[in-house]
Amino acid sequence: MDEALRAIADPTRRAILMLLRDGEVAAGDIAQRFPALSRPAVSQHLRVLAHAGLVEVRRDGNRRLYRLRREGLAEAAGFFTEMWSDRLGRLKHAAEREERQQRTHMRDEDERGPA
Amino acid sequence: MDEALRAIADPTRRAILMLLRDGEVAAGDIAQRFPALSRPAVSQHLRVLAHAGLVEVRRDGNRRLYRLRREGLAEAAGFFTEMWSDRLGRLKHAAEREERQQRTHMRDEDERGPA
DNA sequence: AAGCTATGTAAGCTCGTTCTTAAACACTTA
DNA sequence: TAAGTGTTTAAGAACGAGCTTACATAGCTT
Repeated sequence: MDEALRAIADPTRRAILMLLRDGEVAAGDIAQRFPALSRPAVSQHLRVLAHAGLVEVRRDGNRRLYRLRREGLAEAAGFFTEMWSDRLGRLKHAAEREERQQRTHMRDEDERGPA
Repeated sequence: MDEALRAIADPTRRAILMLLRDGEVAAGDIAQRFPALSRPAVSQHLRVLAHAGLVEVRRDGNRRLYRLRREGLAEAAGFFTEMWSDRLGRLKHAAEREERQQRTHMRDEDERGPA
C-alpha cells in the first residue's frame, strides 16, 4: 500500500493509470501519449507501477500489454477508507479522553509518549 | 489534488493525518509521537499538509492546533473515484475504437515522433 | 521587561527520484 | 541466421524531498 501511494503521487504515472482504464495498452502506445518523455522514462514508470501492484503485464509477441490491477488500486484507496472508517467509535473515545483531561487538567510530564 | 496526493505519499504525513482523525492536536503533541524525528521535521510535514489543503491550523494561545480538512481528503480521494467512474461509457468507446482499428489495421509511419 | 514555552523558518547536507542516452534483450520475419 | 521491431536495463546527471542544527517569532507568566 505504501508503494502504491508513492507511485500514485507522480502525475505521469497517474496519467498512465488513466490511460489503462479502458483496457490493455502496449508499452509503446503508452509512450506515444507522452511526447515530452523518452520511451525508457515511460518504461521505468511502468516498472514502478508494476512493482506497486497497480498494473500487470502480459506478453503478446513482441509487445508488452499493460493493464490495470484494480485490486492494487483498491488497496491504495484503503488509506482513505481507513481515514474515514470507525470515526464514530474513535470520536466516542476522544470525547471521554477529553472529558477526563478537562476535569483533571493534568499537564505534568509523566511519560506521555510510549515506546 | 496534485499536492494532496504527493503529501499523502509520505508515511510520516499519513501517520500525522491518522493522528488527527479524532480531533485537534497541538503541533508539539504531534511531534511527541515521532521520537525518531526532530520537531522542525514534523513542523515541515505539517506545512506540506496545510499547503496541500489536508489540514487546517488554529491558534490557541501559545499553541497551534491542527485539525483534519476532510474536503481536502475527499478531493485527493477524487483520483480513485475518477479511476473507477464512468467505466462503462469509456468501455463502449474503447470497443468502438478497437473495432475500427482492427478493420483498417493502419500501421504506417505518419508523423509519430515530433521534435 | 525578562524569561519561559510553543512553534515556525533558514541554511545546508544527504539521499532518492526522474530523466537522458547508450546498450542489451526478446521476439518476428526474411 | 541476420536484420528489424518493441521494449527494458544500465549508468550517470540534475533536481527535489526530507532531515538536522541554529535561529527567529509569538504568546504567556512573573
